[in-house]
Amino acid sequence: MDLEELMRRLFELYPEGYTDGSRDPFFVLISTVMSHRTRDNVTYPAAKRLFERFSTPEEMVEADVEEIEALIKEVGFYRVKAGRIKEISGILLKEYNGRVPDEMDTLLKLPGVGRKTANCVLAHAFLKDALAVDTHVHRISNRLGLVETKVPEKTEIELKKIFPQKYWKHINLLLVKLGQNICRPISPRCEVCVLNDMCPKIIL
DNA sequence: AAAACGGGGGC
DNA sequence: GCCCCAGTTTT
Repeated sequence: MDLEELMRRLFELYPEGYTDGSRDPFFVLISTVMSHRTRDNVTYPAAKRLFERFSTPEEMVEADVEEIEALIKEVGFYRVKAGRIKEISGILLKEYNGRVPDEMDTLLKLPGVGRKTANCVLAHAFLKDALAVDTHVHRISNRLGLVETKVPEKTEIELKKIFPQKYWKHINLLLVKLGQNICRPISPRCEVCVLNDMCPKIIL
């Protein structure tokens, strides 16, 4: 598999690069937590609406949790997430001087932040060489025959072995976009996929 | 390893 | 109406 060619085609397809929105670490963190098990076209408008009203940990801890719930009501698990947003904001203020940590081990201590979310923050907010594996990255990597495991953390390790490090931070968003539009979980649109000639699972 | 959390969008 | 979704936490 020519991974340089694979990345070249994805960058050509999605030239805006690795992030659509703000690189403010707090926005990246909160919007990523909001995105859990929720489609991007639902999550993103809700995150923008939330941040028009409250945009800092200080404002978030002062906010009425019911108002946060109302602002993000379309996303799944909105009650749990609203609580976590307040909880995370409080911890950031109390433990980290109001800043979002830029280390994996520290990010993982925040409630609702697992390896995927932490990697997204590291890659998209701090431009570090992190590789976030979500269901899209996992599914597409398997279809392309790049990995075989069903364990996301192993997928992360295997992808880091085969992709040049300079690409790691871009892989998540590029494959998420491909996964939403083309390489969908069900009925993938292989006939319009720029990778179809290098994919063992092509369906025409 | 598997279940629970959950409202909204696509079909 | 039914099925699935940018995961994480708990059992």
